[in-house]
Amino acid sequence: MSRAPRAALGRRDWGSEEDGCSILHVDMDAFFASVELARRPQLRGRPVIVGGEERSVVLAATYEARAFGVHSAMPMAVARRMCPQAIVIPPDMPAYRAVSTAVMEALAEVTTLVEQVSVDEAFLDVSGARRRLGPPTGIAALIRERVRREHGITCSVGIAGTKFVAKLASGHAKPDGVLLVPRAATVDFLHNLPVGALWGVGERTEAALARWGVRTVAELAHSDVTTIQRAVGKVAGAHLHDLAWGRDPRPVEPGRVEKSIGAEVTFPADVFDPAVVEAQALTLADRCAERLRAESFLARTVSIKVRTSDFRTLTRSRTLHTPTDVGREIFLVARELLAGVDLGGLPVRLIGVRAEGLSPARTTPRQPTLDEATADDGASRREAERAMDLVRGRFGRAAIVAGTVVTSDDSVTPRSTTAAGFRDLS
DNA sequence: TCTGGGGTCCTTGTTCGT
DNA sequence: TCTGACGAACAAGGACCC
Repeated sequence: MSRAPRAALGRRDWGSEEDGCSILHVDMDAFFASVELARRPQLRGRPVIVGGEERSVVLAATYEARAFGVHSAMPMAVARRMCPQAIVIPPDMPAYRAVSTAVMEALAEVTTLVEQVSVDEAFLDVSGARRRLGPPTGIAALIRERVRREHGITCSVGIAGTKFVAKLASGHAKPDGVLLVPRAATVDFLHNLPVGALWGVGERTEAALARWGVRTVAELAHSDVTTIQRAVGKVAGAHLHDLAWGRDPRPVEPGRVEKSIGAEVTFPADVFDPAVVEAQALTLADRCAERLRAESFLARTVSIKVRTSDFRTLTRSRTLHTPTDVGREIFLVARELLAGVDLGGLPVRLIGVRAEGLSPARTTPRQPTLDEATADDGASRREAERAMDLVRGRFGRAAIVAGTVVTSDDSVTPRSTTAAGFRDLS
């Protein structure tokens, strides 16, 4: 699902010398859409878009839909106009996560050096697997064959000496291909590309570089590093200059640790009523806390994100005296932060809650909350929420919802502002 | 045209303790 | 007691990724 622009020149054969090329980047092709096609083979060959209703964007599109100009991150309204005959399928994240987990397990059988970058892509360092499985191109073929056989989807593989070149290579190999970029060809390969192809160069950075006359990787490489730093900042400038010469010492890092856990939602229609926004914040805080507990983390900082109807995004955060995994504590901080935001009289489009500064619950000292310290029967808030986790684990998320989001007809729409806790619907 | 939801990282400015 | 320098931590926002 990479959005990096590709130059046609990158597609050509760059040679077959595999020495020093032990980094593989495995990237599923149109992942969400491919999973849907594997489940519904009758849709093969037709334009299919995975995305939500109004006010959402395209999450994935088959190559048939892409032929009409549809691409990921495009507003659904625009995508529907460009390709009215497209079959639109709502996303099924649990199904995609399940396939992703299975694919990652298969990759782990190739080497323990697997770094999952997102739900549909991973880096592998296969230097230790060559004796057992053969050269990197052979390993790539094994992986692609297994993914196709076991999941009915295709993936593309980039092979290079560094992570970022391997990633660019997989993008050029799409769909359903392999591209090897030998070490000796790396600079030639890179210098054919526009700067936007580089990892970390988005729309803004591309525009900033263009103001200094830098439009291609070759121009970037041959520019003075201080010029690039002036355009995009000290750290990013030096980093991009290195990348332009193929210098990227970052190793494949298995087992990356999460740094924050969050949830956000865009309202179907902009909301004026602060009570409705607060009620949604309660649901989101609850979701964050549930995940914190599931992954045995405590969070030290709570941040909120508010997007107003003019698409302005405001964030506020606060660091707690003691880390928490309790939904109500997160909500109370989020509510205070919300109260301090000046919306300029505009309605709210999106509200998000995020838990940051994560640390392992087992090793993080934690003071008891007020209700824990004063509870006569030992029934703390945390224990209550843990009990709710168990019920949800057994009967599904809808079994228990925040009390403030339950209406008389049991639909889950925001209702009042209180943080009064939760109502058991089971 | 009309822009999701999940994240990470960097920059800049402020606050606070030494 | 006051003041300035400095670094760390925090807060806010921006840019980027998939």
